[in-house]
Amino acid sequence: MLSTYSTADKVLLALDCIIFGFDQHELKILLIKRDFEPEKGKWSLIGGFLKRTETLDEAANRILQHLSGLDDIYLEQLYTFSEVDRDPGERTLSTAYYALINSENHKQVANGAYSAQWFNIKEAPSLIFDHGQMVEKAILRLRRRAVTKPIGFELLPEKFTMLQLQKLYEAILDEKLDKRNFINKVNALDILIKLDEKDMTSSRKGSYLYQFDKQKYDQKIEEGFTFKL
Amino acid sequence: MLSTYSTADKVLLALDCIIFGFDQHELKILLIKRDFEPEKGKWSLIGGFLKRTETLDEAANRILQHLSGLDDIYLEQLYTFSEVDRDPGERTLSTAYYALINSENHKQVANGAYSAQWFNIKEAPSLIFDHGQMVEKAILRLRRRAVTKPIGFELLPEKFTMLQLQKLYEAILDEKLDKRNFINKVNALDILIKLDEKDMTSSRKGSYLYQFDKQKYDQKIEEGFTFKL
DNA sequence: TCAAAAGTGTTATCTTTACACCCATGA
DNA sequence: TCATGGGTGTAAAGATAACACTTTTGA
Repeated sequence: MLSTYSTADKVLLALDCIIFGFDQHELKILLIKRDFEPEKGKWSLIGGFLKRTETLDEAANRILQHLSGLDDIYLEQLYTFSEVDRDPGERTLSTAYYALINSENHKQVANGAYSAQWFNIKEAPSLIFDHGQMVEKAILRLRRRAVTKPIGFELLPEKFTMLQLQKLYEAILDEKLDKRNFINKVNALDILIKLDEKDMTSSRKGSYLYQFDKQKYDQKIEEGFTFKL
Repeated sequence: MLSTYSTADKVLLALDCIIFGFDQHELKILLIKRDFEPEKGKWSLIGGFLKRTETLDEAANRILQHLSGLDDIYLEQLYTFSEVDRDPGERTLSTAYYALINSENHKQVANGAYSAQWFNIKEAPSLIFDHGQMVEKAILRLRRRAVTKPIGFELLPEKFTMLQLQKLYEAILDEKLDKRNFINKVNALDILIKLDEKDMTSSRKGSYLYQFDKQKYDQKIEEGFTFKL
């Protein structure tokens, strides 16, 4: 029998976080200048190593918090990358996690103590190792999630206009959507509260503000409703 | 900076394979009696440990081959499980892989040198550690894949009847399908060759045999066709 | 001649897409 | 009064779902 604990190899297990951000206009990605060899000074995902005493989910959050200050972000596991020579430094596997956050609410990551920086997803520099591959896979997953879970709604300002919501989806899906069809679809979901308030900054007429109705959404989910945008 | 190779913990990384089988009637799962402590003698997924010199994909195939004799099976990575106490023996993470194969063509796994055994998916014994969770997740993934990729077609006999194909999908999706709608849908995909030959074993009238047209399928994929059953 | 499974189409409903004009307002 | 973005509905096309009778043939 080949499987016994004592004879098995132990390996380094890294984590890399693909953090997507949205700021009312475009999809961004959070990158960091790697500060150790090899590839020191090159752009990379936010990453670190798993500790023996934590789960991957915990490690992903710890690393993200440590390198960007971002706290309490919902990270989802993407895939574990394992090419033998993916990291020329040492034999390392890496489990990738991703999240989508409001990059306007988290500008500080790019200033403070952290050397993390937001890049437009289309203008991001090339990345070390297999990080480019990770990002590609994460984008595909993000798109699937976006139409399947209301991940979008939660990262707009608390009150938002339909156009803002649409722009968000357009940025994630990287395609233009039809205004009327989009609104009809969203309204059919019946999980938004239309406020009396208007946002007057964008036009003379002003546009109504909406709020995500989490209660209603959760209840619908309980009842077997499936979000499909 | 927290991330340097030398100070990072190394961990044991296991692999567990969820092997689904189909035998013209029902969906099965391949399990094995664990032959080392802890939980020796209990039913478990086919598993082993990653070696430093191989990728996860390679390890999954090696382990599967070694414990079941199954060779050249397409395994897809599912998820990496990392609860700290998931394996009471030692701190171990496990990356789960899954595959769907024709269990009739692979009866030997249950006989030969291997103690692997096929169980009806609904009658499988409870499993060690978090293997039950792995199986659940794999079933969900398998269902998504089945309607998105023609995974089914490839594991029927080379020539098969529509009813066989339908039974396969019914077993995977665990729901009854409408005969006419199913046939119409499959025919609309236009990736089967209808043979002149009939299968006379199932009825007086006999039913036409079909073949999966891989050439045609591959070409359609190139042209941007998306399989959707 | 009949039992058993195979084969076959149509209709109703729902979903998706395409598309264009009026509205309200502040400057 | 006009320029700007906001708001609104419908019709056509396509996809999905429901549904039942006739055919073949070996026993």
